[in-house]
Amino acid sequence: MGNALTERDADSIYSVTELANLLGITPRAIRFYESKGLVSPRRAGTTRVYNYRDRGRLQIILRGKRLGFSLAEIGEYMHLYDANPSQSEQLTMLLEKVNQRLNSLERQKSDLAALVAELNDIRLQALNVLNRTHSQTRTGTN
Amino acid sequence: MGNALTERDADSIYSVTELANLLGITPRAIRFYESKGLVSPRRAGTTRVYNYRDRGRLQIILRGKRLGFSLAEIGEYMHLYDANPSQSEQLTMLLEKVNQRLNSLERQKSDLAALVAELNDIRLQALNVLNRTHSQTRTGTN
DNA sequence: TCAGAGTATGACGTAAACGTAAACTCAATT
DNA sequence: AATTGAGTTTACGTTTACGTCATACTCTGA
Repeated sequence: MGNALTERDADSIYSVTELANLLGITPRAIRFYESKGLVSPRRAGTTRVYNYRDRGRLQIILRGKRLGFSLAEIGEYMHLYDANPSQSEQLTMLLEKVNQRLNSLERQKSDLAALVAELNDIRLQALNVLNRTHSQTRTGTN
Repeated sequence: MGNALTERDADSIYSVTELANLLGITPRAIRFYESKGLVSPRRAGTTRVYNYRDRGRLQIILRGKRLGFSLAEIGEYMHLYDANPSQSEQLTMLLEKVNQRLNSLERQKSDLAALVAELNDIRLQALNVLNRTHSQTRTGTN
């Protein structure tokens, strides 16, 4: 019988706008990615028709973006993702980039921690000011 | 007697290029930040002279950048950082933005985990290909 | 048959964050 | 005095990642 849900998913096709809405981006963005060679959907005549694989590619692209990779870098990765993994050279380079991202992420974590601490300080000061304003009416040091 | 090291630090002054080199950025960037109102060093005539506070501000700016904040957003924060925290409204907005960044950072962590996993897969495949090539000479399946 | 919705392909516009070049000032050095 | 080095301002150039028309084709329902 097969899995109806999986089948439906694998068979599902999308127009640009459908897929764009699904992914929370604009059709223009998708076409732009295509112009960069990151996706190449089939065409019904001239109309772009996306399948679940295209959708997956797009999701990978968006994930890459969230990670701070440029479209060019994502392109390199997609190339690797597609082709047979016969050249370990480019793979090594890519793994290196990922390691760099990991490092910058580590840094971000501590950066963010410091920023959050400062913001809490500022918030406390702000709250103190507010308290003092009220205490003039309510009387009380604490 | 005071602390000589601290004193030296608090008394230290820098030119644009000195500070730029110290921070690993270009003088142009620093001037650009100034044009955005993020720093305003003293002037010896027309020449910019930075002190340790300016240095601190710059470091905060750079940290904000690493966190993915735009210069405009950093500007808002610096404004808060400077002035007395009398308006809790803007403070609330800022805290909200920080929370957003925290969320996106959480997402980045999982995104990155997924990417690393995928890359490891690809790497394994590549290594398998290499192994098979060798095994034709060395004989062996594992 | 005709309006309206959807899509396609350029081409130009935009915001952010600087880079780069031009032209000038000023102090120190040769 | 002339050069060198560092710094200044002004202004235009650049890259990335789309947004925004303008124009034209096609398909579908009333």
